[in-house]
Amino acid sequence: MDADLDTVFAALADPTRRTILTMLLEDDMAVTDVAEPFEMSLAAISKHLTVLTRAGLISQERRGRVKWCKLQPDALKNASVWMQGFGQFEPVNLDAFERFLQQELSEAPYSET
Amino acid sequence: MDADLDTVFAALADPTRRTILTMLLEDDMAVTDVAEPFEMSLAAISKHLTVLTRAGLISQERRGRVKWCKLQPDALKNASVWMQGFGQFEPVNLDAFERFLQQELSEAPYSET
DNA sequence: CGCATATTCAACCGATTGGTTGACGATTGC
DNA sequence: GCAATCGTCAACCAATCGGTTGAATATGCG
Repeated sequence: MDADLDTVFAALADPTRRTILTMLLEDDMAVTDVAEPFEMSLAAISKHLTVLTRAGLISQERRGRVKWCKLQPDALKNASVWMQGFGQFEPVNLDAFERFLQQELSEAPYSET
Repeated sequence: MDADLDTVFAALADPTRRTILTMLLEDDMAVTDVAEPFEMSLAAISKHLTVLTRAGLISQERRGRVKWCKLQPDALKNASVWMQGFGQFEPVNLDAFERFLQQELSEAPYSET
């Protein structure tokens, strides 16, 4: 039915891809630069970027031999709206965000998984 | 860690599971009743329900021989909050979001424990 | 007790996922 | 022109996913 939600949620279900999205919040990046901090091949990152592109979460524009990746946060809207259908929390809740930050940050950054 | 986000987003990436969640918005349901409208085996639905349970999106309580499924929408909070961070990265709370970014990025492999 | 109901388990299947490597096409710069 | 850089493609691999079927385990009921 809603293949859109399928692909968006599936794209978000991978930590590497979520990290890439947060990296792109800072600025647009070339594929090679996106790949740099990760301990995996460029080809693997390239695949992740196609997944994100197909989900509409980023766009890729080639300029010369460099392909620039740009965040497209609007793609999250449908998914966000879908989740808000469950109505147990306010649509835009910065307080919840702050609490989430506290919780995230209070966890040991380097604890073994 | 956000293995939480992994499992929640992965659970949401399936249309059958999303439909089940919306069904449970109406009311708690027994496993058999959840399965009834779907054109797949009860065992398949049972598996979907375990996925949802492991993601914390529902809880299952056995009463007699019937296992009741109950929506747990709070599990969506972290995921929703994570997504909303992308929707509004211009507002005042950029500081908090920056700290969130640091946390996320510090989980990239190059920080190897 | 004996049978129906409710649900899960176990084994299996094909498709997809996330990763690798090596070759390849395009583009840039000396 | 040629070599280096950027990125993808193709083939492969192991693991996971979403589904099936059939047997197994509780539990409730007459």
